[in-house]
Amino acid sequence: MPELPEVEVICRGLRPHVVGRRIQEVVCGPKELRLAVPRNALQKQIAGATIMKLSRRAKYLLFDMDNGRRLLVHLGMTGRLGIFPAKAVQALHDHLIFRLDDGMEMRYNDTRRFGFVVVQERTGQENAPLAQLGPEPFWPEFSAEYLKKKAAGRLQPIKNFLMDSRVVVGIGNIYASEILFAAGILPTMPIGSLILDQWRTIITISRQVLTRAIEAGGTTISDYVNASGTPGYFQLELAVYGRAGDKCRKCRAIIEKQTIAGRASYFCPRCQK
DNA sequence: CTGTTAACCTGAGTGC
DNA sequence: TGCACTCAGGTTAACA
Repeated sequence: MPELPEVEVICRGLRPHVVGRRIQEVVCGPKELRLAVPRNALQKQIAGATIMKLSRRAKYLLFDMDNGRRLLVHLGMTGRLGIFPAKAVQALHDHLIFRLDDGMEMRYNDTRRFGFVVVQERTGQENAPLAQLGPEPFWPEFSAEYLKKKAAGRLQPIKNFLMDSRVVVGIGNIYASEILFAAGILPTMPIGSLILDQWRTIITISRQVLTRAIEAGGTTISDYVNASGTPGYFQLELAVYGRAGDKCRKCRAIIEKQTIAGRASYFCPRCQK
């Protein structure tokens, strides 16, 4: 489901509801997520602790507790986190319930169960799975020189490269297509052949597209909603994703769809070279 | 090392 | 209605 903009919107939406709240109890459903649910740690280390800070790194939500622990939540494809009154009827695929000390509950719902949660010690050093992540798109480390060096001599399509979290985090299948359209570069372009100026364009455009998507509340294709259950509206601004056969909004050529590394990719054959 | 495929899982949509 | 099939916002082990 969510890429960087959607996770960021959820993070901002949740923050006022959870920061300063004590988690009184964690209720785990019977099913496992992509990684086994750490029931023991949730009961012993998260229940009873107070959420001091909520932040985002890549597509992870980070709940920093007052007891030195950190709860890490990844939403996978269909994961949702929302705030509900304790008496609200539970939904199908609610897998985790965090009972807060103000009568509200934060519920983790995930139809396909590709998401997962991790409880870890909050140390100065990042532990797995955060340790291997590349820079955020908005960090200065995400530079043209960095990308050029990483890409040197390689034939990988630029779209896969942008979606590789070791290179840069947060860009998934929708925004990879959108960024490359806005940058005027074909998704199949081999990364080794890009020049510094093109990397500069990709960086600038990435930041623009992601920022605009956050402002629009994220992209809702089928079931993404923010923490309050409100959909995003960036899908109205999508230039190519899901628009195969439709006319390019810039040049009226027909948008094409091509599978690259097993993922649907969309582009305008006239605007992108 | 490089790059692609398949797998994890459920539900929605399509065509017959 | 029912059935078979395809596809979906992520990640990663296994493979060539």
